[in-house]
Amino acid sequence: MPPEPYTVGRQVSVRRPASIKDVAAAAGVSPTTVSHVLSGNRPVNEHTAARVRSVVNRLGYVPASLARSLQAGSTSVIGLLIPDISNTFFAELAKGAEDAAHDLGYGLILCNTEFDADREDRYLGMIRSRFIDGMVYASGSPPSRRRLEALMGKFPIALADEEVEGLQGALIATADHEAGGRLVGEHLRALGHRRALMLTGPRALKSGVARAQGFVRAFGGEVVERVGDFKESSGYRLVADLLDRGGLDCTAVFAANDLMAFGALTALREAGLSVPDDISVAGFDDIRAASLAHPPLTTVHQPAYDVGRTATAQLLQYVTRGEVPPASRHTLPVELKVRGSTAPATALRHR
Amino acid sequence: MPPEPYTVGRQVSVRRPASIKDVAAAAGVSPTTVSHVLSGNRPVNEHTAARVRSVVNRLGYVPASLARSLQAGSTSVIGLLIPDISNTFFAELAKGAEDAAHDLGYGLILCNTEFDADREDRYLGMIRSRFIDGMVYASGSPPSRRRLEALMGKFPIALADEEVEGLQGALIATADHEAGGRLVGEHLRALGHRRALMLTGPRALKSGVARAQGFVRAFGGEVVERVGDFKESSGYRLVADLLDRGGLDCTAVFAANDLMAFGALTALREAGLSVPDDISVAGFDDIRAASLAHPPLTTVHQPAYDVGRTATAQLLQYVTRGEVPPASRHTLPVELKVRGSTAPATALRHR
DNA sequence: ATGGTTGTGCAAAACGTTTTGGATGCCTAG
DNA sequence: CTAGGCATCCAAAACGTTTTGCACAACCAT
Repeated sequence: MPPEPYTVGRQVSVRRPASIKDVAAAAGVSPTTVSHVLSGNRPVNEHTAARVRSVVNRLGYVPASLARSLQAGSTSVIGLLIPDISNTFFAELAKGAEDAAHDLGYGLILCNTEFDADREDRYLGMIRSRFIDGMVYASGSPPSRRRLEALMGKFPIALADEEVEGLQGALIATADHEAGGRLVGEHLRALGHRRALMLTGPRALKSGVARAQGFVRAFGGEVVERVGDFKESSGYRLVADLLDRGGLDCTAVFAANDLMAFGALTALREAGLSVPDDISVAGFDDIRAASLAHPPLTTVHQPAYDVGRTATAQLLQYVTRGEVPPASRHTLPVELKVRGSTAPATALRHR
Repeated sequence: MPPEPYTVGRQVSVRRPASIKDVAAAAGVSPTTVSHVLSGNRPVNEHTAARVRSVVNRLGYVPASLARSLQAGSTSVIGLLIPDISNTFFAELAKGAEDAAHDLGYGLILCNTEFDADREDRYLGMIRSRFIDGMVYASGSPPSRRRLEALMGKFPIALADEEVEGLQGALIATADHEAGGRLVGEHLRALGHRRALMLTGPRALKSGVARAQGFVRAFGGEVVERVGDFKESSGYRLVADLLDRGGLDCTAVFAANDLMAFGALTALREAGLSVPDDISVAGFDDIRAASLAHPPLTTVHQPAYDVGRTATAQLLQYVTRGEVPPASRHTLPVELKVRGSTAPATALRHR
């Protein structure tokens, strides 16, 4: 078994990495013994073991994890599927997921989908081909729901942050979106607001729906709803459109996430309105920029890190035992952060 | 070969996934033929092929990527090692890396280290055990430099954003830190500033050093340097300490990254100083919060996405050919974003 | 008839581990 | 002397693919 030359840049230099057979041959033992020495799975004569270890060091032998995984039937890697890692909410969630995975010696494959269904499908394929032992699924694109459905129950999947509508029997970790909406509703109501504009996310995403429901119920007053897509641009567009058409007859805006709230802020500022003097604005998520914005944004703090960590830890609890997790729900508490963007309602000006 | 029962939650239900042998047996052909049908690697009689494909569908057969990788000698997965995914700079970088990897059909393992050397070592182990085909290394902890050194040249590694000091022969993609520092220096000088405080990062990180060098050279005036650690808290502490001791006799502060600039802003505000009226502040990175802060932060925009994307694309160019990349450097342009936190120098007040 | 080509499919090796059922020799208790 | 126990180690199977050399038949041109 002559070592094969590898190529570096253009020139040949590195050799085939040592295998367990090479170690066995050099130490004058069988591969079995080498394996036992390294794993401690069975006792080996200390003198022999020392010899093996010395050869291992000399050859720089590192077991090929691929072969190990093949034999073991699992890879100790899971996937994290999210729409956009540059969104700080998902970045925090990813951090929690990574921490939980690391704690149990698992690797985490980042599946950033940009809401692209094809991309999502390709990543879901990793679980079918058993390259990953499980998947933490954080609100992917609505169209690929059916694919997901086919997988759940057959493969270890946990839903984080977002419970996909119509999907049951799943392990779910999510923030208490409904309570968050309620907190904002109560807050604005207490400030004397009676007419509000609600910027929601896509109908298919239940988290946004829950936020809206909680808000409407607690607010009590009149609420105009406009459907956005959770992006800053849509918050801007929706508010700007209403302003153009003179249809913004309210004293408060509640955006279903901070990004849209920022868009709304920009549109309002451009229209010469002052926040919070003329109109109050509240968001949801408490991303880092929220407290640094001008004015600082009143928003609902979501435990993004905990959501990611909980979903992952729960999932792994079953994955490590080779089981598919049963249905269960973990609702994490949220917190209202009152900042400068909300104030008592002023007289309503028709415009 | 009786299918083994798997466990779901507590109850038994899912069966062992179909293998290529199962398909072969059910279709009355050899595994070889099934492989050829699926890969198109060799021609197969269309009638036979159709039969095989039908069995594949009926059994829901999906090739085990582990076995495939073992045979192929590569996994089509690379690692991305960064200190903190919740830092928007690295999140953007990660997005670029993920995009580049996805384009070539590669998966990306997120290695979030929190600057923890042990954690970093564990992740570097993935490359030794050949579970990943390469690694994009974005400024890990200085202490593990030596480990890295041992790996470079033997394994495909690309340095992103940060060129680790003393490490050569590497593939490097980085923003033009020196030029960024220069831009800030010129800007502040043009505004009439002559005495500045420079908040640097750890000495071991060359990017920070380059920023400082560029700044000092272009600024020309008197510069006091204080060493921080790129965290918001250190920016706060360094400035607060100077204020306490009455030693902040300058009209401008240049922080080597935005986070420290924010810390500085907070300290200055708490001391009753107005930015930019009393003192100007500039940062580096242009993270999202920079433009939303109050006042909006003058800073150097770093092409984080491009850095991640370039490093990854370059690395993969060699990885796909089974080669270790040669030394090369890709310097990406930066841009000065002048915002509200810098203004013409006012008379220096000793305090 | 002969030799060559083409089409089709299979057997076996290889990738690098871990696991399991012995085999071997030695010691000790009966 | 023998049966059992213990300490060591190994051979072989298994994990699930892809690759390669070959066999076999049918066809064509000479």
